[in-house]
Amino acid sequence: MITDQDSGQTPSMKETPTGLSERAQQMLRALIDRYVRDGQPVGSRTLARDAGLKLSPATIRNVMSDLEELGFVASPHTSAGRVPTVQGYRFFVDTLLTVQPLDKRAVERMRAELNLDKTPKDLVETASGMLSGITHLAGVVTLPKHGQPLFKRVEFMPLSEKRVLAILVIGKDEVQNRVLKVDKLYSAAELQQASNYLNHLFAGRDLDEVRDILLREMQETRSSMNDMMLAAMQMADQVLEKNRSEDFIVAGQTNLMEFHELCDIERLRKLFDAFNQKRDMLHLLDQCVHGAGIQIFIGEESGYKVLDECSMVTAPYTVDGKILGVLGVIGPTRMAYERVIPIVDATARLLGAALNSKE
Amino acid sequence: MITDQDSGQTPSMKETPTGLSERAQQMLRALIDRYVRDGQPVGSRTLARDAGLKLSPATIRNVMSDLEELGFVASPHTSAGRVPTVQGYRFFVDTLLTVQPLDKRAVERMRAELNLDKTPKDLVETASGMLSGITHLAGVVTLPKHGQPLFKRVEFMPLSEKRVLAILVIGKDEVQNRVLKVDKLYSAAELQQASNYLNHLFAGRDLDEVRDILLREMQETRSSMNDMMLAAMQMADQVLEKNRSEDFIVAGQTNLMEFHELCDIERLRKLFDAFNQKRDMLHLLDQCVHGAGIQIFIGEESGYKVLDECSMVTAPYTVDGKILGVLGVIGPTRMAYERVIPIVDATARLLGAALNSKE
DNA sequence: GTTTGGCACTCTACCAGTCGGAGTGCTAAA
DNA sequence: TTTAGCACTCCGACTGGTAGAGTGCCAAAC
Repeated sequence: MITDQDSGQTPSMKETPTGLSERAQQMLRALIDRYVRDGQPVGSRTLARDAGLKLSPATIRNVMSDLEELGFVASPHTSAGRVPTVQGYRFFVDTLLTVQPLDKRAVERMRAELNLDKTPKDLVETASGMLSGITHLAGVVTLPKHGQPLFKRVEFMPLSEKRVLAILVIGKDEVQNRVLKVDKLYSAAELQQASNYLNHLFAGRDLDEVRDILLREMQETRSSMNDMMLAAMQMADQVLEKNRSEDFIVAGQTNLMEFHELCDIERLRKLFDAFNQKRDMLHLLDQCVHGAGIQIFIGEESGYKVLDECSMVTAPYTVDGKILGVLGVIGPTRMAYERVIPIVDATARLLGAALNSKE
Repeated sequence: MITDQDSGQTPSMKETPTGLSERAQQMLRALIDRYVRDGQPVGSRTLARDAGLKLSPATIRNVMSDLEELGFVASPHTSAGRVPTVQGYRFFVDTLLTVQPLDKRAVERMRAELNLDKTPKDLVETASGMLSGITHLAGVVTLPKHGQPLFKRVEFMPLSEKRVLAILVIGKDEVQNRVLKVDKLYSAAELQQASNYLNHLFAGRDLDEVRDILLREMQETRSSMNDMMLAAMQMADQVLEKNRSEDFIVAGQTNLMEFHELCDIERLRKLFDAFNQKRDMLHLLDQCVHGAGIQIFIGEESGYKVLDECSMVTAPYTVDGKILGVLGVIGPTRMAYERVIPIVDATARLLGAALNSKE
């Protein structure tokens, strides 16, 4: 994809399939590079120095004019340099980008950190922290979502006089427990009987189903097992609830305060509030699950005003080929995409692997 | 404590025990009132209108000069009005303040919200949200701290081929569980035997002790129960860890962005980072536990530079007379103390009550 | 036909100067 | 003891001027 020095041929106007001369492309690339580095509009003189090609500022100006015509760059005012537009970034990301491979040792360090013995939630938090730490942007990771949960078994364990511990095992290895206060004193045998009954009835069934059956049963018969059944149902409810309302973890929000383009307090507050309320964010992250592979929203593309000056780079993470969640970073549109993308990609892979080894 | 209109007596220089004439006190109160409302330095003319007493601006100026001498107010520059100093607020809070009783219905609404069926963690989050919502400041609530945890019992439950669910019950009703992958296939009887052994050995002991014994035992004997014992120990570790590293919940951080005295991005970032790192904050909150009752740190009093322009109002919350944690709000020094204090107080009481009913 | 140097133009950021408003401190009179 | 008056100070807003950066266009050069 890199075109170097047009070795000898007539240089210009060599239209590529994209309808943009290679030279123009290289300039756009150089401009974005530069702008990402220091956030100032880039002038023709600077670009003449920066871009590999040996051209005078005047020539650069002509090309820039074309790029502006096409909507890839814009100037904030008459005598400022040019700044990439959303379309400019988009074109850059889609066709100009050459992602930098990650440093092997860095990847190893990440893997190591994720391989310490941790619960899924800890893993997600670590991943989020890593993303924000490495990119100096905000990292987000959704909690892993399980498929339709299956009832596996339930056990009741006497604790003290009128307290019973209920344990509900769902799917492969998710466990819920809760302490019940009961009115009468149950013997171990009674409790055993209760759990046997429920296990027999429900083993392997879908949790939704279990819930419905329990509900019906309880209304019809007023068996002495009501306490237990009620507890089982409440726990099922809780699991379902937890499974439905996914959640995500943010890290490094404050990194975003470093970027002067976001430094307006108003905007910043709205952004932070969006992180806290989670609803819109979740919706957005949800979209990223479906569009398999790395997804990039630039500026207004996300459709949420709070993210107007922001971009988001995400990748789904998987275990056994099943997508369990999404992770990514959020930062100003002016971010080093070619650096961020491989990081997000790698983190997704590593998180998937780490979760897998825990299964 | 309110002194009104000096009914007829010679008005001035009536020294109160505090060494400040009542008139001066009233002025300080009026000044703080006003300054809290709109954040601008208060001039003599404004104060003449505001404070109940019928005095000309010139007189006010004289008194203000005294107050400045005493260090209760200061002027940012020659021709600005006066602003309360930390000492000014301190005096105000300690001796001038008349807290406003809370609206009964509001309290009822709060109680209702806390009385929905919730886990302790949910309660803490709700409380934090309520604090920030009502005061428009940041709310903080530490998670309830339990005493030294006692081993109660452990059970192992076969899940599938080489997976065992370990359940550890601590204290009255805290439960930890974890899925172990084991190398060999254990029969239900074997598992039973293992748990019997551990229960027999440890029931009622202090978790620290349990941990130590297990560690020693495992090094000496290489029994076939190693898997189980290892798991038990890890779980004990986890509980201890969780108990040690207390935690707190923040809500409404973004409220702080509204105050222009904090609007400097640098300062704000440091503040938010402090919330996220938690360490310093926890330390500070810890101090508040000991000083029973409502605690107020104004400005630099906290000893942490990040909180220089901030005040913190806290109250411990208790169940059965035992202090389980602290809650409070953090805001600019310029906050409506007389409004905030009763809110913090009430919330602490309500949270304690709510937690109690869950026991 | 492309590239380049030159030139006029425009916009910003920065500086200095000015002016009105707000508030103070002091003094002398009530 | 309180008050009115006055001189003084400081800030913030506005103004005009200037230097720097960058553009667009045109005509000459390659």
